[in-house]
Amino acid sequence: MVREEQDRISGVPSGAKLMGKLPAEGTQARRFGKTRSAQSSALHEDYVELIADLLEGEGEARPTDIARRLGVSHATAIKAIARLKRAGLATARPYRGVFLTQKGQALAERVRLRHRLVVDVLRALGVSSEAAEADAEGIEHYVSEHTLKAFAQFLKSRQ
Amino acid sequence: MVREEQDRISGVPSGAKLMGKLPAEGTQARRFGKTRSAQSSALHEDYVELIADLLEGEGEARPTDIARRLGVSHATAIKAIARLKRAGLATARPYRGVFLTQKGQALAERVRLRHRLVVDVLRALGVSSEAAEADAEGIEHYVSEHTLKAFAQFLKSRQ
DNA sequence: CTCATATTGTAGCCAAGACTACATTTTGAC
DNA sequence: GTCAAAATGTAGTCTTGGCTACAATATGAG
Repeated sequence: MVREEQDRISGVPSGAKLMGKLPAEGTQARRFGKTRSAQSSALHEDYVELIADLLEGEGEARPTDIARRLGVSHATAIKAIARLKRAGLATARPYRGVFLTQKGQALAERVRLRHRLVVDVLRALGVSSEAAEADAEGIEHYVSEHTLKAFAQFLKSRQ
Repeated sequence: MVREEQDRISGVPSGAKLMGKLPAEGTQARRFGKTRSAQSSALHEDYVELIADLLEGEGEARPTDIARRLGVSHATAIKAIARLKRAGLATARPYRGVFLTQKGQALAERVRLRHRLVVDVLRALGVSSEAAEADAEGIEHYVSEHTLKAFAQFLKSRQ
């Protein structure tokens, strides 16, 4: 399921390995493939974003808090944190909380920016704050750089 | 992973089973939970949409074509089709192609409408057609009814 | 009609992400 | 300083969604 570590927001083009095997055809397959690969990073992004939030707000990010905030069992959170560590995004020592590596911090920053942008655009389109926040959580992982730029432009254009 | 069959577009409120177990807290957990559950339907939606396309365009939807269009091995496609059948969205007899049930057709219709709406909004925001199509493929699965309405409204408002 | 080829189906493997159940630390009240 | 409770960690299980490899069935060229 994880054939590509990062995508889109992380700046890595990727999408090549998967498509290399199955030439598929034209554009559609490539498009779907990209969509799929984005899903693997989506979880990482959510966790990294939340950890950054917790570190900033509470000063520490504990597995239990992470689990509660994500609506997931603590065991699940801990496993996810292990994956984050494997991906070089976080560090964690037993009973000592989770921290972000530089790479993790950079990702968190990009994710946060993107999240804000998506929410702002949704709101500008007339979506309520609550729905905007909720939907952005899912949408943001699939917004390409190109679209992100268009969003920024759009927001700027309307004062 | 599949605790809820459908969501959002299908009109089923849901989101209750997951959240029932873990009271979690306030809104964020619920939000993330909803995002997660949407992912299970995303694949179903993609397949159903594609099958509808093939049936309409080619008159039949064969597993190999489906696999090629999705950039996936035929075995994977066949397994997915089995899940579709289990979910009551499709029917398929060996060597006889795939068809949609009424439920599947209804889903396909909703998905198609939503897809078009998302693409149109992206384009209206200045995203190129190609990027709009590509990003919509991922985004569309996370757009709530509410946001969908706002999108329609927005498009109508600008003539 | 036969047989090679293409399509379809099956089986078995893997990692991710989720869970429950149980074990181990830490921490805080006393 | 002890010890119960909370937090953490570990183990084992499940489904999804992916793959490869192999088996079975259709199809079409000859």
